[in-house]
Amino acid sequence: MLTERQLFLLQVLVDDYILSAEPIGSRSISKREDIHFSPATIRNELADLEEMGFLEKTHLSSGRIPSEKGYRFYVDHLLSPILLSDDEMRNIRKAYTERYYEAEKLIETTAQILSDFTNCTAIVLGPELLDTKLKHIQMIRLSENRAVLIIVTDTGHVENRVVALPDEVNGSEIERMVNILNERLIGVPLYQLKVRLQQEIHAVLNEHIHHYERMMIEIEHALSVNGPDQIYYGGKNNILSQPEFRDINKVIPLLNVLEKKDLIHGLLRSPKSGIQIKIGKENKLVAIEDCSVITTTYSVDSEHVGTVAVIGPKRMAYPRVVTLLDIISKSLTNNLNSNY
Amino acid sequence: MLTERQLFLLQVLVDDYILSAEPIGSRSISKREDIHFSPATIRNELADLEEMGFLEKTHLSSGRIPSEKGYRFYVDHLLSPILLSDDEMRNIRKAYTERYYEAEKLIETTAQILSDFTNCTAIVLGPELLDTKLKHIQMIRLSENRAVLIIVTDTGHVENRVVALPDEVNGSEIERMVNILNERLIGVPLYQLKVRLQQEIHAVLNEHIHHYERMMIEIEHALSVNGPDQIYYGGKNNILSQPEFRDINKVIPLLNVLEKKDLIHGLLRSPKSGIQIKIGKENKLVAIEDCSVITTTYSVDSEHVGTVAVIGPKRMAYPRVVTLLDIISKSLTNNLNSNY
DNA sequence: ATTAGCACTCGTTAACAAGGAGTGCTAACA
DNA sequence: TGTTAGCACTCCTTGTTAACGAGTGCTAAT
Repeated sequence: MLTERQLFLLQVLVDDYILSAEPIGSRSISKREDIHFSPATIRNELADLEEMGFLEKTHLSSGRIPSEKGYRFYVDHLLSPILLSDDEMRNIRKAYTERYYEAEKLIETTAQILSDFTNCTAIVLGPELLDTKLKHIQMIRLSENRAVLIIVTDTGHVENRVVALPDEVNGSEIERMVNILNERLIGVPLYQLKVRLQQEIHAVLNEHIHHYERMMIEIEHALSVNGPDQIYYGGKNNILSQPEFRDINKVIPLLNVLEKKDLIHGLLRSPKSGIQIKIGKENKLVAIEDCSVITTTYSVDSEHVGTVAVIGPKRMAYPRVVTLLDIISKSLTNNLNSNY
Repeated sequence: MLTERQLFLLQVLVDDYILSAEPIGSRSISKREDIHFSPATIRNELADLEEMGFLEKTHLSSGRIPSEKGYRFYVDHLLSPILLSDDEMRNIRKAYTERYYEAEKLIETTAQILSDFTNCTAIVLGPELLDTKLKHIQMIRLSENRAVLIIVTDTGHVENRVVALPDEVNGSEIERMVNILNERLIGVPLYQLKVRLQQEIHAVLNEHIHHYERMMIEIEHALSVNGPDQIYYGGKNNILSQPEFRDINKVIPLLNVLEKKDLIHGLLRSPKSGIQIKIGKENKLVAIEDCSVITTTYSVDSEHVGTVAVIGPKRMAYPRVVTLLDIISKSLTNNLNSNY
């Protein structure tokens, strides 16, 4: 449907606009040395592209900017992956050379790198906990009536909660109870814990332990709150230096959304793997309808367990960000799999 | 040095300016019904106050705003604590009624409440870990060459790190080692752990366990990184709606500072207890030289363990914030002591 | 000591003109 | 038929000017 030349012009215009953040006029396009036709011709073409909905004007006699449909087309059909300079590749690798003792640190660093290199906000959703399996349960008494319940998963993740001990329960009973829990629950995926507890364990405990009910309430509570997964940010404020956010009133709702963990989850958590791009209003949230979000997944043991995302203005350096996101999510996957 | 009337006018002016955020002129002051002299008189007094350095003008013929010295005087000598309405007291109590299973949640909530009620940014530094004592060490094997080392403190706080197991070490040796660590280290304050490890434990391990050196490096690393204490934020973006931060270029450095944990620590951690107020440049950081910071401490077992802080514009509702900070830090202390 | 009166300063707002960037359209051109 | 030069037109931006209002400092009268 689009002619070669229209494709070319659309690409040039989007590329230019991404760099300059200003409406692009026919004259400035015509000055490029790879363009061999006049501003007037370009005007005609741009007018057609606008009619088709790929471009917009900010006012009657302004230059053009890409519409959301324009970005979408650009991203779907004109995105030429970019090669990073050797220098940059070295820098990325260097950032990963440190050996990380904890997965958390590694993920934090990943978010940091990604935001630094894209100049956008990077978000990494921590590994989905629910799929991991129980490795060990332990209860350590702190005082007469408090203990900390510790749950270790097979990935080495540790969850803990302080629980109240009812007066009626004595030490040996607690020990027995923990033993029972370990016998029965090791290897069970976390998301099944609560059900299994209710279905099997109650009966068993009933046989062996007196007064276990109040105790169980505490434990159930502790086990069920294996909270929403961790969210790691990098360059939270990078987006503030983009010219489209010079107005503080555009910034406030955006930053507020970033603070709302549930919204971020809803926004980023995706069933599909591979790179996905949402442009402007394609994101369901009003607060980020002027932003684009690019996500991909990373994995441990070839299961997709988490999401890596970049949030920036619609006028985002798509080719560069896509390339970086790809490289960095793969680095993260590699590092996670080789070290943990 | 200051006459009654000058004190009164300074107070009125600061109060008014805190509300309106606009330079205060003699006429608007004279309109108050508790003022029985003319604008001209007020002008004379204000000119004197300005000469003494308590007030400033934004331009030659503008009204006055308080200088930092003016705020300082106001805070030191004119601060009349405010009574909160029954309604507000009820709301604060209500926010605390939920029973929190974890200290973390309680602290998070505290930061939230404080920011909501002050419309500023609230920061709570988590309990100082170093003073707490070791309750239990445990190592749980995850695989052939990885284990998670878990440290429980007497406050119920759990620290954990994944450590690599050298090939030479076998299971029973690890068990023995952990036993030794527990025997020797329980009750030791965390900040002493590393020293004790090096001074006592090395010798003991040397007797009982072969090839313990590489293992120890891992453990030392794990024990020594009882990282900087947690920082909890509430209303991170509240400050953005203040008129003095309409300009995004003032906002960026401020938000960036908020993200830097070490700077925040340096800023807030204070040896003194009780409410402390730092105004503008009294804070050492350039990025917050237009802000005031009010801090106080909270405690567990009558030891001061953490800091509660409010960051807002210099034009902050000092009386209200001071009152709220006092109430809320005490509530936090009470809750922590009764529940944990 | 207080205050009314007045000249003066400075920020804000509106109106207006000039310049520039860009467009759409028309007519000429290859 | 596709391309382009030329031109009128639109709209943003910038600068100028004028008017107004809020506020001050000073002087002189009370």
